[in-house]
Amino acid sequence: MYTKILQHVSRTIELTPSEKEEFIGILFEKKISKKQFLIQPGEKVVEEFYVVKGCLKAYYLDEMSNKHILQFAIEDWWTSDFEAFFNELPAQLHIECLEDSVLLGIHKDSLATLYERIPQFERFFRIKITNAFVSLRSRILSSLQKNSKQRYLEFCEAYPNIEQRVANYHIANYLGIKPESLSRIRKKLVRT
Amino acid sequence: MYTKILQHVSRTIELTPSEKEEFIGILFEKKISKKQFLIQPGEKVVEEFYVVKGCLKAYYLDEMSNKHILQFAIEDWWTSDFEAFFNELPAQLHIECLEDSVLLGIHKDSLATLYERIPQFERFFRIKITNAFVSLRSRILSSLQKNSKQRYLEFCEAYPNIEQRVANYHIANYLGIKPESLSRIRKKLVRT
DNA sequence: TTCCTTTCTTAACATACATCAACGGCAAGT
DNA sequence: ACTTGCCGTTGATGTATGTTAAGAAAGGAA
Repeated sequence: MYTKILQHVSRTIELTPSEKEEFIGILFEKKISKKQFLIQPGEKVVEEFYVVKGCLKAYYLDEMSNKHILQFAIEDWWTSDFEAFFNELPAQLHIECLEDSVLLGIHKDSLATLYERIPQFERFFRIKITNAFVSLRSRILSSLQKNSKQRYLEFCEAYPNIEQRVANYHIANYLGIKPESLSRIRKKLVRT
Repeated sequence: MYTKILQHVSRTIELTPSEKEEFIGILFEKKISKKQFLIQPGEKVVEEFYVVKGCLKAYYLDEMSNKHILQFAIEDWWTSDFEAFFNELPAQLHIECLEDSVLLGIHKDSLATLYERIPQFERFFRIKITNAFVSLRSRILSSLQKNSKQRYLEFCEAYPNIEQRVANYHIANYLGIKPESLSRIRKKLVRT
C-alpha cells in the first residue's frame, strides 16, 4: 500500500526509516468509485491526494458552464484544487473519478506538522510544485504556439496510457479543441 | 534600495530586524541596460532576480527560431530561468532587458544557506512558486479556451502598465497571435 | 531638420478550427 | 432481440487567425 508513495518521495529526498514511519502515519486511505467527486466547487479544501491506483480528471466550469479539463491524474500523480488548498479559498474545481480509484490523502494540518518535524518535506513539496510549474509552462507554450495536431501528438507521447483509458472527448477538451476536430486529426494521422 | 524587497517579503512572512539584515546581506545589486541579456541559453543559472526598477522579457526560441515570450518582469516581480535554476540544468531561456533596469540578485548557494538559517524563507519561496503556478494555470485556461480578444482584454487588465511600456508585437507574441491580428482586435475595440 | 530603420496598420487571400446536422456503432437495460 | 442513449465520425459551411505584401507612422541618428 505505501511502497509506491515511499519510492515516490525517495526520488526527491532521503528519509530515515523512522521518518518514513512518521510520514505514513499521517496519510489516510481513500477509495472512490467511478463518477464520484473527490472535490466540488465551494467546498473547503484541506486535503491533497496521491493516486495509488485509478484515474481522475480535474476540471473547471466557466460562466457558460463549459467544462475545461486542467489535469488528468493517474498512478503516481498528486491531485487537489491546489489554489484552494494553499490559499484557503473555496474550491473552484471539480475533481471527478473516471475509474474506481485508491488514493492516499494528507490533511493540511498534518502537513504543517510534518513541515515542522521533518523540514525536508517543505523541500519535497517545493520541488514538486516547481516541477508542476515547469510542465505547466511547457503546456502554455504548446497551447499558444502549436496547432492541434502537434498538441495531440505531444499528449500521446506524454500520456500513452491515459489515451486508452479516457474518452476521446475528454482528450479533445484537455487539448482545447472539439471532438470533431480531434476525430479529423486522428483520421489524417492514420492515413499517413 | 532595499525597502521594496523587504515590503515584498513581509507580505508573506514575518521577519525580525536581524533576519532582515541577514537577508539583505546576501542580496547583490545588478544594473543592466536596455537590449542586454540577463540570461542566455546554455549558461549555468545560479541566480534569481527581483526587479527593483525596469522591465525585462523572458523568452524561449524553438527549433525554428521562433520567439515565445513566457513572462514580462517589471517592478516587484522575480525573474530567472527557474527550471534551470532549480534543476541545475543549462538555461533554455533568454532574459532580455527592455528598459534600463535595477535588479537584486540572490545566489543559489546563499539561498541554500538562508534556508538553513531562516527556515521561513523555504516557506516564502514555496508560496511564491505556488502563486506563480496558480497564475500559470489560469493562463492555460485562457490560452486554451478563450479567443484572442478576450485574452487581450485580460492582459490589459492584468498589466495596465506593461501595455504602454512594451512594443505591440511583444504583446502579440505573449498572447500567441500575430501583430496583424492584434492590430485588428484593437481596431474593433476602439470602434465599439 | 532629414534620412533611415523599426513598428504599426490595412487589405487580399489561404487555412485551421468551430459549428451544425446527420448517421452509425456499441453497450446497457428492458 | 429490441430499444435507448452515448460517443465517434463525416460533410457542408462559417469565422477567426495566419500569410504575404505594401504603405503609413513613429522614433533614432546624423
